[in-house]
Amino acid sequence: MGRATGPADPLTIGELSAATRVSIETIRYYEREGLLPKPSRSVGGRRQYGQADALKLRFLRRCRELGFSLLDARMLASLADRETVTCAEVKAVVTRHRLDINAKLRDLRRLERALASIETSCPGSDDPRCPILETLSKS
Amino acid sequence: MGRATGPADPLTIGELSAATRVSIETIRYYEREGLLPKPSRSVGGRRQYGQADALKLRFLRRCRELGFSLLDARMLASLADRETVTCAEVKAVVTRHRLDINAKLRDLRRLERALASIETSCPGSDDPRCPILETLSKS
DNA sequence: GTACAAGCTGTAGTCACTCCAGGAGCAAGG
DNA sequence: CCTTGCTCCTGGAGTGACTACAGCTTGTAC
Repeated sequence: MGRATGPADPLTIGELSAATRVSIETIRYYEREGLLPKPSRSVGGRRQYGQADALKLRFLRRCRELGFSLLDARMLASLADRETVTCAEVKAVVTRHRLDINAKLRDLRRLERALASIETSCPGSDDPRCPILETLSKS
Repeated sequence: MGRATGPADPLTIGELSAATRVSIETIRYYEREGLLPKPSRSVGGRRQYGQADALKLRFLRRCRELGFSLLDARMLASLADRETVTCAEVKAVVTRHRLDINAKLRDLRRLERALASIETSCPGSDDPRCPILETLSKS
């Protein structure tokens, strides 16, 4: 028997924040956005969290650390919650994200080369005629 | 003697947009933000631009293409306008930006490796037990 | 005269938070 | 009981660099 789902030792939002390394503001933001379920409240109106919330929040944090958008994180979380998920669905999200990252990497590498090039063209002296500005003004 | 500064054949905002490949909305946005000077207006209230505006706008576009923030672009543009600019000032902006890009590159490469790793851990089959989700849920 | 294109202003939306202001609750010490 | 100081609450505004839209006016070609 015992209680149905209620957590034995509820966490305050500050404790949850410390336990998951997600800021209090972000936790409330995720709640507003529906990524975290609305927790129960204490008599004084404070949020009370359980271990399931901590797990889900850590899941979300890891998704964000891997650069997934909140939309993707939401999708991955809902896949993780479902019974009927398949590897293929999950992998598709990851693959698309990795391809996006690769595209960004290509762009940044191109940028870095261009910046290094104009940088070496400039002596960095007291001269008021700067080849960098001339490049940017050109055409 | 001739006119002082007025352009002989003013450009409409649409023509300026076509000539610089900067969208009309962005041109008006730059004006609001003070990156472009407020242009004179026709009798009917439409913006009238000259060649100097086109040059400045192209300058801004090139800065953006190189990934500079609008704040940096503003600084570079004001340096380009000044008489007393030195190469060293300009180069400092570029160097800092390139270092930022390098930091982002490192982060993205780390991300890419992590994503590739969890991706290969997943067979992408019909199996509902997905190693990717298990990684994301772990501790 | 009548379409239709182009331009105008002002506002809201994007993403994922972050940072207030202004108040209320809560625990410990005196 | 009272104060001090911490934590928490809500609601709203700000970030960067646009982009999109509504509702209107102006200009132009036929």
